[in-house]
Amino acid sequence: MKTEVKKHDSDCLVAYGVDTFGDRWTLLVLRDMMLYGKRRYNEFLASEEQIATNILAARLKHLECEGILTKERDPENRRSYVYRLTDKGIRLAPVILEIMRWSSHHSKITARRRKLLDRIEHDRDGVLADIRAARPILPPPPARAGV
Amino acid sequence: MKTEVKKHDSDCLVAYGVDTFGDRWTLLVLRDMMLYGKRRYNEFLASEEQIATNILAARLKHLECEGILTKERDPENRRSYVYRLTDKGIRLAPVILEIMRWSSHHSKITARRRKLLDRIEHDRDGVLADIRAARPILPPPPARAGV
DNA sequence: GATATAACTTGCTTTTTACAAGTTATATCG
DNA sequence: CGATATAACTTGTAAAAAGCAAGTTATATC
Repeated sequence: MKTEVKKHDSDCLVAYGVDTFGDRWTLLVLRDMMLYGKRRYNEFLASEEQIATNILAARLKHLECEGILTKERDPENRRSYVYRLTDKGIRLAPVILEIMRWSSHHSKITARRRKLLDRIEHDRDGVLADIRAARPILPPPPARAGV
Repeated sequence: MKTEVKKHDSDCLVAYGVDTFGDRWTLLVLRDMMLYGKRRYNEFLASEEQIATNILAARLKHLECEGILTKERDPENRRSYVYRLTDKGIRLAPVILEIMRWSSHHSKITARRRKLLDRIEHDRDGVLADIRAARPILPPPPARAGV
């Protein structure tokens, strides 16, 4: 990657958002943080969609450059880093919730997701508060074998 | 492109949405339809982001395969086709609106967009009704020179 | 001191995107 | 009616990005 921060030359709001976070892997990293409370590189790697290590590193760096997350050393394990959503990142939660709401009308839903969807409909503010407080709103799915 | 419809093998709702419409050009086509009421191939081509002809054709076919839009001959000009959002496509409007709301906090806004944003805050249902009725909610930006 | 873990980076192959030119069907003009 | 124009693509090729496997660095544990 040459530039970590896009130029945002269009003056369209949708284009700005799409240039900042609108690709598959970026959105899946944001999902991991908001839904599952993931915070570490190897947690993101363990997601079932199988992101490549170099792509993950590039996306994390991009999101950091855009001010959507921060990266700091884990004080308890200095080999590790902790990624956290900034306010700018937390404010993306409604986008993720609306993607989930849309998909819920058009794809199969497991029981554990049904419960979350009901909560999004009836306690949206509570869900948003959980995301803001970095509380997972879904138990993480089982990690892939061999990771 | 080999397959027009993705396999959607993950059971995650975010992944389903992202696989269906989560890339730059697809989201910009949806924006063109929802905000500006664009309906024709050459209208999409004229957008300031400069999509390539083959990519536009591929994205339109993909969206049609996913049931997000329909394609039919224009009865008044049989050289042309009219693309229209299906219900499944119209239901994506909240995702686009939330992207705009997010961007509005983090990028420069022109006066014409300020008005729309205010309307999204205070008359969201009216905005959604306009999109459903295929009424543009913003005057289209000036077309690029030479197109 | 040797092995393990966490977070990457590098090199290379494959896939996707971008750009330019060409094609087909319908419409308009003289 | 033939010539030119328009709308919507398709095709070929070069450039960029993604995907994969292996290697590197810093810290931790045995």
